[in-house]
Amino acid sequence: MNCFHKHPTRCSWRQNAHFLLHLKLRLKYYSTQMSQASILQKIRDVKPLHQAHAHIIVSNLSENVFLCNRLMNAYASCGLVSKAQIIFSQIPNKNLVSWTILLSGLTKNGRFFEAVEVFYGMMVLQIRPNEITIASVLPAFGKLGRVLLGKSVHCYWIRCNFGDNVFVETGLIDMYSKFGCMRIARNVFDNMSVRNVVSWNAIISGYSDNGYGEEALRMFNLMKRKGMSGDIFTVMSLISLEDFRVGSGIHGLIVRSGYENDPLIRTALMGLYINGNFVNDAYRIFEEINKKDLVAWTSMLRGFSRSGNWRRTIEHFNKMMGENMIDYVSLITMLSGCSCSGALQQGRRMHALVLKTGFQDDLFVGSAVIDMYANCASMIDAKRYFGGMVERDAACWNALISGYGMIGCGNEAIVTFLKMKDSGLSPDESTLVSVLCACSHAGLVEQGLRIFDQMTKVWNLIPNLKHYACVVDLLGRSGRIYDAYLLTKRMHLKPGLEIYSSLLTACKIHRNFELGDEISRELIELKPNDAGHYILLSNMHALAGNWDCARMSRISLKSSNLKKNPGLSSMEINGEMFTFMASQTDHPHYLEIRDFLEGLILKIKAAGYEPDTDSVLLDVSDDVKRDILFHHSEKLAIAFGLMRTKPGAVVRITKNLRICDDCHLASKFVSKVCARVLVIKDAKRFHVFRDGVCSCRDWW
DNA sequence: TTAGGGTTAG
Repeated sequence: MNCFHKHPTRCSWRQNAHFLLHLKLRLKYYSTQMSQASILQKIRDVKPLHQAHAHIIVSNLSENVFLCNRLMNAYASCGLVSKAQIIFSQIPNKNLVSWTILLSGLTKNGRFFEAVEVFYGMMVLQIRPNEITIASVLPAFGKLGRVLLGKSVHCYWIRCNFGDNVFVETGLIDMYSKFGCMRIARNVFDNMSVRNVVSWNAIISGYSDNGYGEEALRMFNLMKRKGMSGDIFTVMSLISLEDFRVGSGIHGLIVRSGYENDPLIRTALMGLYINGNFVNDAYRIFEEINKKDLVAWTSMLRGFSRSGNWRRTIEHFNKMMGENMIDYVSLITMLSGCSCSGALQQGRRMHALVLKTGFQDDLFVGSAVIDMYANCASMIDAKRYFGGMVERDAACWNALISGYGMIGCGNEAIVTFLKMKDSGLSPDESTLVSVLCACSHAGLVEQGLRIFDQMTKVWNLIPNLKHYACVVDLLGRSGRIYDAYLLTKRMHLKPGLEIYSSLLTACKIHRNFELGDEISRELIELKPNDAGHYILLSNMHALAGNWDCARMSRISLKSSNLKKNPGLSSMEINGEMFTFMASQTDHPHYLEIRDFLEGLILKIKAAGYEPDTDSVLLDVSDDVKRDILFHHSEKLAIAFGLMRTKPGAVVRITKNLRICDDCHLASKFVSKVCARVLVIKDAKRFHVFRDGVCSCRDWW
């Protein structure tokens, strides 16, 4: 039996035009407030609405609160919430309904900050909200993470003893789910006397969004047993469930639900394939969507960009421009793509497009531009854009701080952090991550510890696992492995992957093989499907000279059928992206790169470079080790960059993994011998090689 | 009252 029902269709323009005709006729014969108001309620299109508004002004009814409320509602429903705000400001005798309509208009149009401001305005004027006001404002608290405000409104609602209200209760479930408080959300759900499909959807998507897949499925099955039909929202919340995909198969559910051809469902499925790195499957679905909207186009853009296919990313973006499918989200997606691949030239074009399209004052776009420049090691541009912004939020500051961190300017990062506090803006969880990372990259241990202490004690910020991972990294890198280890035992959270990874890296740097071995085993137990841990364990044994153990780790990796992420270096030349993989002899430019590289190695050897064969953690002869070293992806990229760019030009390379000791050493010599600046971004930070010295001062 | 694309870290 099909347990899904279709969602209602929206009013068409034709229907609206029909209402307009009736509006005129009715106004002519019954010029009562009631008839105009009831018509306003049905208008869902801009054109007839403007005409109705004009008619109300002409009829001298613009001070009528009842009509104005309806007009505001109609404007807000068409997405013209600014119009509703103007009308609201002009109503002489606003009532609770006026406030509530404004609030719900703002939340429905995603303007949550303003909604909360309006709510505060009501509090100041001592206007007591009713159930509808509360239900309207709850989504804003949820979306903005205003936990205290949300909880106090919940208390107010209980105190007022309004009684059961499915709208408020469902809003509370949604809000607490967004806060990540699933226990409270479930408590509200369990105490409801009446539940509708929205309430069930709220609790299912709450569990699903918070990573409790099994519980989400359990609730879905319970919902079916209770005889409740699901709808498109139910399917949406189940689509992203890993358990569900693995178990019953998502396609079966979609076909049974009858939403197979729904563009929204298809876009959600695209996202699923993109996240699983199946870009071609996502593209197949994308092509099948008849009316592709902005979201579908942008989702596909993310897919191409994420898969590293730069040529298709650019082609797709150009098509979007041709189809007039560009908005601030697509710009952010493209900026983020440039940021990940270090594509500075394309990034500059995006910056120009931001100015051309008029999104330069948008905070989200702004932080994405700053992040792009920061990830292309162009802090001058990042700072200039930041300086020119009319308004800045925490994300903009954080992008700047982490930019300084990545390039190794720890002091600049701390100064920016202090300026952020002086500006009156509260640092958030990400600020602490950014500033701690910056301290870690620059080796500023004491400063980092002081900031962590201050943020947690003075600012009352509850440290999460990421923060602890940063502190463990900070201590571990500086050699205080035992302190880092003690912290993991003392903290109030159970150590996760990030913590153990940081500890393990520290063990590798400082050759603490005993603890390293213990941590590796913890890591493998925690996430057995990650090839990286086996590699680290093997490398650790190799460093200690335990070749048998190293081999055993590699064998267990092989037998588990896990594949290591291959090391890739990429670089942008004249807007085109070139990618190199270690020992890739089938690269179209392999022969010329090899010849150039041989000459380059001879030159740097003459200047004193000695290959660091310890970087090859395999039990092979030194000759083979040298051969492997000379074919690392970074070296291939450096050679290609020197060949293809003008003398004196900066060579910029992005690597997906961390740079190895030997490539780091060789880059220093290359920068001196060839009189070139090399900017290499690895998985964590930048290395700027200039005149034989690296900006990281060999600390990474 | 609930849904598909996006920024800061990793």
